[in-house]
Amino acid sequence: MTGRRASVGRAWCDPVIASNARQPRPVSGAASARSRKVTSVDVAKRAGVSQTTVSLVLSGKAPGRVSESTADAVRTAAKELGYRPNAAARALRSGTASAVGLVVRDVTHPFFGRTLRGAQQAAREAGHVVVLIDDNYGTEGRESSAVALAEGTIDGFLFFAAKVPRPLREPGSRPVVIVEYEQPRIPFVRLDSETGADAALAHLAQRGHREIGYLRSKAGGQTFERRHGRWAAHLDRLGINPDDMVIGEADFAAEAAIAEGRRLLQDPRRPSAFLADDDLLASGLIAAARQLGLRVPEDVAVVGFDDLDVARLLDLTTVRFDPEALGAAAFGLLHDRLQGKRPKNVVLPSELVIRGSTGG
Amino acid sequence: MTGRRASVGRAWCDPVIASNARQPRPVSGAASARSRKVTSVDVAKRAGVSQTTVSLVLSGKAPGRVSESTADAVRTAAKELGYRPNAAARALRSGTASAVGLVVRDVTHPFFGRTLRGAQQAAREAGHVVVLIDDNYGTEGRESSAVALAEGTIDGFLFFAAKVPRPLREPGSRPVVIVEYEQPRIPFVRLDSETGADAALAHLAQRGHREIGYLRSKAGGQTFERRHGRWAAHLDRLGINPDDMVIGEADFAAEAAIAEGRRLLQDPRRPSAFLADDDLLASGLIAAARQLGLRVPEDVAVVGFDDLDVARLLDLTTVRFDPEALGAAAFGLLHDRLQGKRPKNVVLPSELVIRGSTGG
DNA sequence: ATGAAAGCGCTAACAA
DNA sequence: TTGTTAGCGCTTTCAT
Repeated sequence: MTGRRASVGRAWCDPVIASNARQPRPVSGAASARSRKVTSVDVAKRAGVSQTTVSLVLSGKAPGRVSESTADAVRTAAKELGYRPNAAARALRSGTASAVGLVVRDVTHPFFGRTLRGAQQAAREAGHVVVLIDDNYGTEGRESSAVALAEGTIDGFLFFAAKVPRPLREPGSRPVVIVEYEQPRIPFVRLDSETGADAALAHLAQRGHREIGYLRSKAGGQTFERRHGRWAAHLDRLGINPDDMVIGEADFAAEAAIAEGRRLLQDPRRPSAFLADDDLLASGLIAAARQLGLRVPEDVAVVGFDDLDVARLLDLTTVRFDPEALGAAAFGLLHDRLQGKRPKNVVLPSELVIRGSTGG
Repeated sequence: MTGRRASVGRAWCDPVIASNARQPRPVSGAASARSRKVTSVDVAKRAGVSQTTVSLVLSGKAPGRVSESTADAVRTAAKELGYRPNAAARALRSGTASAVGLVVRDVTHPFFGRTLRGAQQAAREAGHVVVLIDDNYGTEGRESSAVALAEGTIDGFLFFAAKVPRPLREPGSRPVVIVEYEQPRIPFVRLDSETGADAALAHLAQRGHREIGYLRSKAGGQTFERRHGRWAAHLDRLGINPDDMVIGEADFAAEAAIAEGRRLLQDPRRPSAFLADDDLLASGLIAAARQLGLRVPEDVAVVGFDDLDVARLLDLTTVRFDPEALGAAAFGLLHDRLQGKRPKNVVLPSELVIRGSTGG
């Protein structure tokens, strides 16, 4: 750092500044004790233009309306002053906040994190930010933060497998896109769980498994209904009554999944294979099998969904999806709606990844 | 306060103009039975009170200033009209948005999700929301969304093991609290990794392990330096040069951890035990051991950190922390700062959880 | 190509 | 206890 002192007491209307090429460094750091808030008015004065011009330039609406030299002067002044536009004021005046809310049931689930990242990346490219709301499986009550934020700071919502609360469903409220869920009249993005489940089932059949047990997610949701539905249909086709199969249910915590897995595997009617609503659940099954001294896949084969990291760790056969793409697509739809375009629903494909838990 | 005068000659003293100036009402559509935006003015009219009263009541500042009956009337009117306060306007006027930003390096890591949940819960109790910013290991560049949001919509920041960008470090900018990191002059919350590492090392020693390898996190960070530091000190104490040990490095992806784990385990100098910077890495080591036909813990013992779900799944001995408490504490500090109190740094304890990967 | 003026919806001094 | 008034910092017609 140089010991040079910044000029603080400079008259703000000093005409020399506007036209001069060489301009003093920004008044940053220790030199200026008082750090007043820098507004667009300050920038305007510094650049010798009006507030309007500053606004035009800084929000990218300058081309064709403001001369290049003026625009440059504004940008320079803004940088020198360390100007940061006030988002609240902008939102209030323009009615748009360039922020979307992502409502999830459980921030803790790995699949969600990757979806968020996808959405976040897409949002950033469009100049938006993503506000995260974990509704903790609906625990937050009807008047959740999502609704509270609806006015003013959030332009729209992405609901990830979460129910859309009443207020947000009313006409005139903020646009909503649903991820992994379908509701009439609301645009959605989802995974093609059906085809994925079919592939998994076919794979199991080909490996000689006839009876197949199921470990369901306690959380519920359309996605899981679809997966489970294909499983039931598959068994039906083979003349097996799904209700006679060994089935269980657990939430996404390892402890719960393992406990339920043990119960399932100790059932005397235990089938030679299991399908689980997702990899976390399937992993619980595998961990349980190990605890019980059962060999995978010889004694029991397991297939999950999502291809989470844990699937690689446990050598688990699984139906892979692309969560980043899911998130990006979801933001894309919302962005379309925000721009007045009619969004087109999206269904993303799956891919069966065969690993050791079904014999490789 | 500064007496800065924007417009002169405004007819603020002429009551007539105020009431019948031309009305620039945007003539929208035909029938106005539309669902117009409901403002506090509407509520005021409906309740037969002034806007001030509405504001007072609805922001909980009524007690002692507004009569109960009036307050009730306001609440009723608000509910009937479906009024939702505009957050942007509130933020602009009051200078506070009741929102804090949580900046993380990687939304995808399970530990983070739980921390976020803890922060979120604490924030909600204080009437705040948490905005999530994934800076993707700094990929977002200097001018990240965090900084962009700093003005107006965010009251302060929680940085989770992420560097605090320059603009935010300057005096006068929004308050910041750091999680799992220390920087001069910035309040922080962190885990007592030292004690945890010592306990893990002692446990290993007691089980007869002398030489101990290490699998480090590629991400780096003070937390990991601390863990690694205790390991080095431990070996030093035994007269072993840490640099002679088998050590590796991987990022948090399972694939990378497994690959590096295989490399480590195939090293002819392979020690009887390994410590890993976190459970994800430790899990990679265990998965690698299985792939190579090595028995855990007979051929190789492993200890991780965090007690993630995967630790239960793989029966991994680990140093447990409480991420929810971490998040809650972090929000607590920030909240203190926001209220002008001087926050007290927090260090949270650890607990060694002994499982099968070290012989149970 | 640029500027003046008018608010967005709310809160907070200050009056009454 | 309640109302009046003046903006917060920005964008946006509408003039020029």
